[in-house]
Amino acid sequence: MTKRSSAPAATKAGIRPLNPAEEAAWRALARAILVVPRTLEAELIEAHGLNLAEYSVLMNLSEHPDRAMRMSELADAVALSVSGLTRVVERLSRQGLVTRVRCETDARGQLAHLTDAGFATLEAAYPRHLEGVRRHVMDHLVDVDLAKFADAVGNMAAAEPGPPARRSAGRPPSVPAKRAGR
Amino acid sequence: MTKRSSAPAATKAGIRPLNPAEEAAWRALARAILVVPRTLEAELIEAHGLNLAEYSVLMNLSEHPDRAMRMSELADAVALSVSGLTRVVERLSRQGLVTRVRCETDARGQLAHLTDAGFATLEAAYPRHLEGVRRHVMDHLVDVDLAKFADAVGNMAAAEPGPPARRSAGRPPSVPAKRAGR
DNA sequence: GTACGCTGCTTGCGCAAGCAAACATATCAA
DNA sequence: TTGATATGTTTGCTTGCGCAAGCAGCGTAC
Repeated sequence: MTKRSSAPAATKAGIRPLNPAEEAAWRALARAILVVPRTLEAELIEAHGLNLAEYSVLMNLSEHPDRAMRMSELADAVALSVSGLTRVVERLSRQGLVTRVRCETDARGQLAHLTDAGFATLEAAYPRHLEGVRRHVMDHLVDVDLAKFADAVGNMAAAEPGPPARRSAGRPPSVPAKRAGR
Repeated sequence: MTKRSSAPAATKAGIRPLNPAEEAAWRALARAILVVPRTLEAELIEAHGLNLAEYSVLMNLSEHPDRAMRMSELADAVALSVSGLTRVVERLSRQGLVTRVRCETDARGQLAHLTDAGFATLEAAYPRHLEGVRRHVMDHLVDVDLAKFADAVGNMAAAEPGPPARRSAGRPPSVPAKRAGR
């Protein structure tokens, strides 16, 4: 999503246009960025009624001690706005997959806690999702140096604030970043 | 978005879990898929009031003969549902960036046509967007074999139907796939 | 301890986008 | 022709999510 075949010349500001190899890479990535998550999400919804955000929440919770996380921490982990996460957790808790408990050490905070039912749902959804990830993503990376790929792609994601859930790195300088509760 | 650190064992269906390198690659990609488009879109909106879909429409039109495309063709190109595209084009046409003309050879069809104003807007938006693509994406791919990358990532996108704008390849067998227009 | 500001979460609202139904035109069969 | 069916686009409705405002609890200064 970058170039018009007319006007191939360099831009006023002197930013060098993409060369053909770069352009091919970018166009491929741009398309994958649209298609891959939709495909995986469609599979997830069809099989288990979970969208990617919901699956992601369950997965993140399952990986944390006590299967619980603070809302804001979780929002960050799944790259959702805090308000967005509130609603996701609300949906999940209506289905009994997650419960919310007040944080003992900071009554403002909420812990989202994965229930046994939630864990079971995740376990049920996992194989199919894994299969989708393999088929739609990993299987195409056979000729690629995975370490370099992960590094490169990881840096894209890490780079910028990129709304909404602003990176917790790059916080306003000198904020101690304490965290009371677990 | 794939694994729980508990339950590392193979799944019932026998799908092999991701090994650490694969997992790192997938997690990096999963995050980039969320973050990169948001970052680029935020820049685009801030600078020119265009979201990615709108920019994409303008760009695709600019690359086609007569700067015009059929609605459904365009929907496919920008990976939007047909109804979604209708509204994007409607927004753009309210801004005078695009006009709609009935297709001469098939009165059911509509041609979205990029206006001079639309082209000018695209030209204005291009440098900044290009710069964003370089900074957020290409600059991180320096150590990567671009050809392999493009190939791999391109196949991800090409692989599956993946709603909504179902791939025009893989159409129900034996439909002639004729196209009257333009 | 009370007042003030800050933080964490939720709520109200708006927007973008998908699905399905409606609509318009085309095409084909009889 | 006239109907029956297929195709291209739009419209109605719903959903997910972000922003900004609201609210409750915390921390600090006095």
